[in-house]
Amino acid sequence: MKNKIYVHVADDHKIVIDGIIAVLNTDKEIELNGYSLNGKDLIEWVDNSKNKADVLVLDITMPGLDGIGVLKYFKKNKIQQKVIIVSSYDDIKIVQEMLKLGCKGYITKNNAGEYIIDAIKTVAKGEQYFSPNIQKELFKILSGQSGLDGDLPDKFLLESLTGRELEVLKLITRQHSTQEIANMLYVSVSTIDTHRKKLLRKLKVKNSVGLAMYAVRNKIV
Amino acid sequence: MKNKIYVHVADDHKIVIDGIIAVLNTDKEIELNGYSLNGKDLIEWVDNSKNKADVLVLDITMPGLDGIGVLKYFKKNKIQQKVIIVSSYDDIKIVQEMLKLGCKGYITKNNAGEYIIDAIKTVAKGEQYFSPNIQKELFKILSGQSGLDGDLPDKFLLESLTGRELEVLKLITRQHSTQEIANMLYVSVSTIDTHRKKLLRKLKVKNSVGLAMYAVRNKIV
DNA sequence: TGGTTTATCCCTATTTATAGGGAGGCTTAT
DNA sequence: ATAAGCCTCCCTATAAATAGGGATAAACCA
Repeated sequence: MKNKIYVHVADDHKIVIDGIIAVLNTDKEIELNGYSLNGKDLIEWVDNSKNKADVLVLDITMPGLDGIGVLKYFKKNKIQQKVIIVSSYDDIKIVQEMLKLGCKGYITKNNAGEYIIDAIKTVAKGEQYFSPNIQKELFKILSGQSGLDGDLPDKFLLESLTGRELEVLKLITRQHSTQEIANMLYVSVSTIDTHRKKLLRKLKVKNSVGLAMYAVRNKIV
Repeated sequence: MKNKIYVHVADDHKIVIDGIIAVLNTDKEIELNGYSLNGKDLIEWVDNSKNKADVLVLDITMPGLDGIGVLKYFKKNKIQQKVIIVSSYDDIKIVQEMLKLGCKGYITKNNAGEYIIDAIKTVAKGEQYFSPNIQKELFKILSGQSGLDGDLPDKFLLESLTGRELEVLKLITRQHSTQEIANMLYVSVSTIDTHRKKLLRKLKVKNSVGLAMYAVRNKIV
């Protein structure tokens, strides 16, 4: 008799959790070990030593602390948890970001029901899992390159923005002017102006609207 | 023996539909009569005379034709269908808008599982149904405790944009300057300036970045 | 160690965007 | 017919963004 695989689910919509529970109940090997409705509750649950899950299934978008925040928390506190992201985003760049943050599997919501059991079992064995539509995208990028075990090649990552540039970009998307940003960061207007210029060049966009569009498409905001 | 209540569900996330199905299967009186993944499919299903549902359960946010569009279509074509909205919005003003569009019930996603069966049975009898948290808000209004003075969320501001404004907004998000847009539309810069000013006021944003963010969030682009 | 990146700041200059106002012609609905 | 909404255009101003250039100190990496 195989051991059970204990699973904990986090999503802010109870009905989604209901759906996942319904699917997981069809498999005897998998045992649901509770659920959380937001990232904060999930972390509290994980931090409680008497709770234990082999695999965490979690949504990216949740009020308060979201999936990204949870993964960052795990990374920062060196908590080893196998995490599968279930998200409505099918953007490969987001998958990349999640992988960098240490998630072990990624499936899209539109076909979560079909693949979630496979995903859980695969990840529980220590391997990575991606739903077929995501795999297809990954293979496109990785064509000819090494398998799925390592990190993604640097050349395919977004052109890297410096920490300060990212900070300024975020403030721009929040509709702050250069003057305001300078005040917020306690530097001169010239400095923010320079950051803005470098952002425009690096991201190859025409104006601040282009910066905002880039940020939103790449889920920087 | 009571007659069965036939139900059709529409939501762009299959996992949500799975959840609803799981809940509905626990009741013998209710029979699921198919589901749709978007508004367009739903309308096609409804228009097909051999299909029949007593109650439609649908999400507000769906790609392409959303729940609002479906209700408008029903109203315009004088199609009598009992519709229950399942939404993540718990804003009373949205409920109000949906009621005006002719929906018969409204429940929030976070507790849809608990109340959906009640909702379906109530609506099938020709009555209205609201989940308790919504009822509470409705009561507040009826008793004059809460004004409807706040602002409607983004989605509903959209209704108030004119065709020309929407056109200009799209061009702004494509990083065009006022001068360029004027050339494209064969009008003077002053005109586009006016449109831009009205957009800033109507959407209550600070600058063009705000316009772009609004457009992206509301899937105008 | 030397080379690179990052973050900071300044200069000059032009173009664009924002903010307020008014106003005429046109269609649509009451 | 009157009102309301929409699209168009203009005026005056100021604020902000864009586009070059260069420069320095600190941190980081090989």
